[in-house]
Amino acid sequence: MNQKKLNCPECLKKSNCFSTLASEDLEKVRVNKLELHFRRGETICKQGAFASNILYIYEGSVKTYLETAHEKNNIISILPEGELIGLPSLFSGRVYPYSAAALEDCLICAIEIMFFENFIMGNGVFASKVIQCINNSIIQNYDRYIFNTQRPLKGRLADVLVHLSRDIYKSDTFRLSLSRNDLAEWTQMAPESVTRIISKFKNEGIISVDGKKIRINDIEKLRNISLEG
Amino acid sequence: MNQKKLNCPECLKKSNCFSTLASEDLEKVRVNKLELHFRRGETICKQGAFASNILYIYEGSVKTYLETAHEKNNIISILPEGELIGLPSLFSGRVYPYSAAALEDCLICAIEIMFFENFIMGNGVFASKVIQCINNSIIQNYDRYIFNTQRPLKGRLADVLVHLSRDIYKSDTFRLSLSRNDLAEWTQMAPESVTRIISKFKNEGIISVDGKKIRINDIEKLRNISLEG
DNA sequence: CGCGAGCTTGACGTTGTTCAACTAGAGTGG
DNA sequence: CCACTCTAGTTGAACAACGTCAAGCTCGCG
Repeated sequence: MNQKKLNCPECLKKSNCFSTLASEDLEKVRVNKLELHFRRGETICKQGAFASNILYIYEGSVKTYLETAHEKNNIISILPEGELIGLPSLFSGRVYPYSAAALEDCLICAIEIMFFENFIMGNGVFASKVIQCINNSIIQNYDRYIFNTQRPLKGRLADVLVHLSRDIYKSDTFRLSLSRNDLAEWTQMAPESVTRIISKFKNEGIISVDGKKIRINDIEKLRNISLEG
Repeated sequence: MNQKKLNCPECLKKSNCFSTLASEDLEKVRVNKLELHFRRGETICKQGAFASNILYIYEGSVKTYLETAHEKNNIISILPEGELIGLPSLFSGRVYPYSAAALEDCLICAIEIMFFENFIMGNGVFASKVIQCINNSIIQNYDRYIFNTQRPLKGRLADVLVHLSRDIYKSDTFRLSLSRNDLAEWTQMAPESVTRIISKFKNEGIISVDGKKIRINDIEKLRNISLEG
């Protein structure tokens, strides 16, 4: 498991946090990390389990989600490579507040949370970067919250498609690794509604769908739908 | 304005963050803070404005809310005294991501954000406490998010009443400083729905209402409603 | 005493969920 | 190579929850 093939000081995929660390600090990360492979669909961390690690997405993309008592999950965010999982567990509850699962085969670096915390306390610049990461995610959460409580269904889905294209897959054509049900749990609607709205977008020529492949034809129209309703 | 009547080292209302600071550190806070009075309804900080201060609620309670393009606000949280406003602006966007307004007359200590940030970078334990504060609020946001997207209206309102009684007013009888509209913006429903559900609770004897005074008669029943539906 | 904001109540319309039937495609074993 | 099954996705119809609109009410305040 602990293969240490990845070399942190030379890692080009550094997250916001790590990008400001000096090489000798990154060397400390290197020897203190584990490299883990997850297959598509596998659980990376489990809500309620002891939060023993901060997890860095080296390769692949991940969904984080809340599990509710009512067997209906609630996707918080889709994270691309370079992002960290588990920051909300720092210095607080000893458990993960959400679960995370691999959307594709993933390569994850696991860093012991105690090590991470000591690093924060001993390195003010690093602390500031961690806080910056956390705060960025808070603001994204606010946005999602407003969308999923105040906008009609097609607006939510339009927004999610724009977000996937722009921030996650970084292309107007992509292989969607989320199921209809995932999209429903992300946008807080019934899976049937996802299907209906996607069909509608397709019929109107705004997107093209071929199996799992999606192509955004008219991103401006999608943006308008997400804002106007 | 800058009266410095309040003496930080002896302040008994210390928030989680400040409670672990040594007296000499708190003395630094004392000389670097402003004391501000706000009347009920006044805006304490404005979404989108330069985030020049972290605001500490010495007295009174506050609502923080998101302003959307659709003239319908969105209350994120109700904060009692001892809480901090503006933490999500640390080290990130230079603007406040939300607005805050006084629910009652308030006494607020304003601490320059640069000063606060320097303090974090130079004091690891303080940094850890700030992260703890931020993370606690994230987890509360998750809870509210689930309630306001997955639970039926009466469940949301029941939850909010329990929360007010237990965490904010700390009594089963309290003078509600939130309007029907505030409650609606907090629980993501129409103000008319708030009225209807409160009437229902009143008729069923779960709560008593006398003008602005509310008395929770059966908190267990409220808890059940918030969980079961 | 009269005004106005906030609150209440009822009737109605819409949005979105639920339920059920059906289809397509992927994996399995003979 | 072909049934066989299982899951994910699609589609339609019925229904419920909730928002909207409009009218009337209450109470604090000038």
